[in-house]
Amino acid sequence: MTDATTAAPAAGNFIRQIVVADRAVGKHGGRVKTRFPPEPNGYLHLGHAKSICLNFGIAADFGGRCNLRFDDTNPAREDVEYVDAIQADVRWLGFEWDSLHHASDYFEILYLCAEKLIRDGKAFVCDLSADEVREYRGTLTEPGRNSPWRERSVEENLDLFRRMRAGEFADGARTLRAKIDMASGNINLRDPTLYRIRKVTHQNTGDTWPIYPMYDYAHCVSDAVEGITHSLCTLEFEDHRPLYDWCLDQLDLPSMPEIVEPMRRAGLAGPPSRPQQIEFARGNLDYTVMSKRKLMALVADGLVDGWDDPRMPTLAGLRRRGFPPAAIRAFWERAGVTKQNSVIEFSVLEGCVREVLDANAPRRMAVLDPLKLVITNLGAAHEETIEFANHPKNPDFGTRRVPFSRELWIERDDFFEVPPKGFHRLVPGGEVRLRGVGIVRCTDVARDADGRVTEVRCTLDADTRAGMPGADRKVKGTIHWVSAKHAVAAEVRLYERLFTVADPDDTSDGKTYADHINRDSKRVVQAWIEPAGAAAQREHVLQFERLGYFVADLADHADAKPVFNRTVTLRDSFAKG
RNA sequence: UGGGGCGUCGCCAAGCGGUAAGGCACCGGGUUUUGAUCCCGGCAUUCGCAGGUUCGAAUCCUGCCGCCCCAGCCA
Repeated sequence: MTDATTAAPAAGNFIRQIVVADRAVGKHGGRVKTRFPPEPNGYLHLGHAKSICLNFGIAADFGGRCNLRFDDTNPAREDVEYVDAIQADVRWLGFEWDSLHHASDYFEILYLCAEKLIRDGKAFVCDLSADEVREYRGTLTEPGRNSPWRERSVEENLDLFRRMRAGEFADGARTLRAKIDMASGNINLRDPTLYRIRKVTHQNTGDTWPIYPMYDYAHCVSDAVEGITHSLCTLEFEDHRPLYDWCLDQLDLPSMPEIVEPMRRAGLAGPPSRPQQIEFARGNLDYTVMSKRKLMALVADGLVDGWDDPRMPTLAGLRRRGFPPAAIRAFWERAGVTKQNSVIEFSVLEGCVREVLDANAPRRMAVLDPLKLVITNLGAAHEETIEFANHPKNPDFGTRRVPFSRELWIERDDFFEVPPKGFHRLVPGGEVRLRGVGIVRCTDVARDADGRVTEVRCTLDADTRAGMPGADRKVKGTIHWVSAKHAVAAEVRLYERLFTVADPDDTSDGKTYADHINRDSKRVVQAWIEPAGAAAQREHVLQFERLGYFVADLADHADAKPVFNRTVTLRDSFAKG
């Protein structure tokens, strides 16, 4: 976190205000500890980045620490593939965790805590089937009914729960449930399930456990044993907060000497905390989808080229697209943190990307849609190199020499025989400046059998060359070019938004997100780039002048065969008209 | 019809009883050998609506209206 863009002053969102107030009254001894708790069942996306920036950011702002914790309580859908990818993504975003844990590291502690709840008459083993539990639960407007197994004796509950752990019962045969209130208006309090039987191999604990704790129970205890002070999560867990608090209040971890040793073995040093859950709104972006399910489907259905497809809002995708981590951090800083559901316009993200890239990307020239331009008043063998600044405002970027000769490639749409209104580039008989060279006048064009222009012929005004008295002469336009003889062929992938509508999740018109896929979101062209552009290192972003920012692909780029992905175009106030 | 949240400019978002920050977008103008960058200016007499309290309300009270979440042995 050293980039200037993210050193921005910490805007006071409501969570920071809560932390400030807590510290003011000496809560947690003024200490701040947060955690980022992903479930390892998919790749991280832009939405997760908000949580990462918030959790790591709050900790950093108050001299605290932030842990990375894998919320791996459901082995049926989790995989090590994801735990490795998630760590790489968090680091790429620019954060380093204080310590790394798995909720599964606490299975022993969780088990001991469950026995305590049973001993205290706060939990019972229920023999109802999943369907029966649903029937007993009631509805949103009608209270539920007590399970017929709710009044089992402590001894029987303890015996049954131990046998559940021993693997004596079949999957789904029994559950451990909290004994709270089947008539509560909050459905999460209607005797929620704490443990279920699942004889599934766990990616971290193997076959050690036939029973697995539920999220609500595991999460609050995990927070407490890790010494978390502020447990930040999204809005949909607001209803779960009473259960979060209930568990911790019933357990009273500091009064459980039997968990000290298991905690030590799990690599936990300090005493348990009494964490506070605070909910904030997820961040949504327009023209994309952010749910794991839909992202998964895009990959599975072959609508994109994988999890790291540059069109995906996954961190791996944004990385491959060339979005700098600093831009993503700045984006979430700008978006803010509140409890209001919101959809942020894509232009805000693009603005952040352009801002950091404008300051950090060396300039190069490349032509994506080539049209031959011949300077007829130069000798056929004419060849020279011209010195160019690598950055218009920052001399620290140095200079480079660009080969120049009689035949160049220019952008096809920088020449029009019948120009659109307001056009000020090359037209027959007109003048334009060739970037770094001088002013050229179009004298003639060559055409193919269909009448299509194949070549533009010009004369170069020698008096406008660098160092000459006419070099400052004003012309309406400046265009970029590349020497045809020296240019290097490159593959350039042009990406646009993946969806054609702002809200692909909206199904009110009877269509689904899959119906709104932008079929032209990826275009591959063969381009010509100056030699210094081809020499880029993988993952380095360059600005191809007048076109946009392009990143040397992290997997496919090579000096001999350059491959660039367009990160974002430059703002174009002319194209708007 | 139960419970929990949220409603300030097109999109985000400050504001916490003293008379509407900021960003993005947009519209003008200036600089410019990238129609980029940069710079300057414009952009809510009004805070979902209606009452009330107050010298004074986006901020307090009451009542409406709208939107989001919850009935996994998912997280």
